[in-house]
Amino acid sequence: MTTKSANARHTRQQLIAVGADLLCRRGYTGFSYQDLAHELGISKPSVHHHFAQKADLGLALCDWTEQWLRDGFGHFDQHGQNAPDKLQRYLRAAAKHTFNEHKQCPLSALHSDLAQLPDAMRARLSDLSQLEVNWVAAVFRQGLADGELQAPAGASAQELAQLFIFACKGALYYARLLGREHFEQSMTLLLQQWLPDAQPAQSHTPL
Amino acid sequence: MTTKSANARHTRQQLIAVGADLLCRRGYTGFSYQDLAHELGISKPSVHHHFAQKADLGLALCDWTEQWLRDGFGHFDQHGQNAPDKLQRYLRAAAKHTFNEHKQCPLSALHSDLAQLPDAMRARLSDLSQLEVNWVAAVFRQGLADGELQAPAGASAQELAQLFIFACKGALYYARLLGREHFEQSMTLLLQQWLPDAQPAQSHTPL
DNA sequence: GCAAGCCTACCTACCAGTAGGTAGGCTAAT
DNA sequence: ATTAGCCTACCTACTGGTAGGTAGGCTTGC
Repeated sequence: MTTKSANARHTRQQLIAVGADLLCRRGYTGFSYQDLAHELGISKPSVHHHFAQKADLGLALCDWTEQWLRDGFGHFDQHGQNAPDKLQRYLRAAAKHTFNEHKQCPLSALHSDLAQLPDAMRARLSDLSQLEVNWVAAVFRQGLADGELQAPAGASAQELAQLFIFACKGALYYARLLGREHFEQSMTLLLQQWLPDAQPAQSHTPL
Repeated sequence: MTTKSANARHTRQQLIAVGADLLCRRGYTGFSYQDLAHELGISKPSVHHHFAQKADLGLALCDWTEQWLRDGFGHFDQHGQNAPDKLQRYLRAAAKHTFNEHKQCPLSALHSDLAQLPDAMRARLSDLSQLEVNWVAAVFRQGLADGELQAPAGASAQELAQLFIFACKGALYYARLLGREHFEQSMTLLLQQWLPDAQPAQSHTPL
């Protein structure tokens, strides 16, 4: 029943799954082939059999991350009622990942280890970051078109998206130490300014 | 002239200086006693003579970071004309550090390696993060009092400061790969909303 | 039907290099 | 004489990676 090749596919997938988990918990340089081997109950050279070099596994983890992103975005697109709701779902997922599961998102984990990443992975990470920006930008574009979101004069959906993501990732970094409420406070404040019923500045009326 | 103890103080200071540089370039786990020894032209055990364990050096680097922060803040306080100018100087310094010198700020570097940090360093990093938040919060408090900055209704200086810092740090992470302009765009957009002459939302008049 | 040959997945044993860290000795300033 | 600062030599544990071999399934030719 369990043929050798089926087992192999299984092992390879398990390596990616465990690798992704370790990546999110300890970063790219924070886990070793030893760790993977131990986790799967196989030998270190057997890990090399599936991924000759760690960079090969790293690239596979980038592929995994791309799928992880696409799945997440698909889910938010499908269940989110409107743009603000999609962003809220994105933030809730990020918070759950960070504070309940005590993991970083794979993108942040890779950004953390940027200096030790092989060139191929850096290029891939750049693309993945852009992929994330693009999805958030599309949500903002939709929100602006629907009137569910409101931009400061002259700000593009792309710019809003980047600020949103950067603030989110930075807040997650710091909130791991400072506490979850710091993340929630900051992101609420940021989004609040872009909601139509927001009061953008106290006792100030624009021209 | 160069007495042994003077030389020693010098070596210790050099270790901290080089350690701080390596910390900002490669992170806490990204440099070794070997690297420090090589850089100073001494042996690895001699480094241990000054800092018995790496965690001891790590704590010393936290002290160095605190001084680095206080010096920076002092400089911005002294030369900044008003609150927005102080924030701009903070951002310019951060950009220079990241894009010209290709370093992370020591706080971000430590946050990146959070999972591998000894407990004592984590506690220290938490305090340092709070120190930075407090300074930025003070600048916002001043700006709000002077009318140079304008907060969304209900937002405290503390909250604005945290969002400002988190966005800045997150933007720096991403802009290392995506390009400096992404950092500048995002932070300009964020600050612009809090300047008195800002047009907070296109064709929208608050009640 | 069956065996030869190949393939995949795994193994043990090992490599050079590096991590953080230690023991003990020499030298020179106090 | 003591001690601070440095040294050589060494330790254990672990890094990514390799050499060489084995077990067993798959395919092919006879």
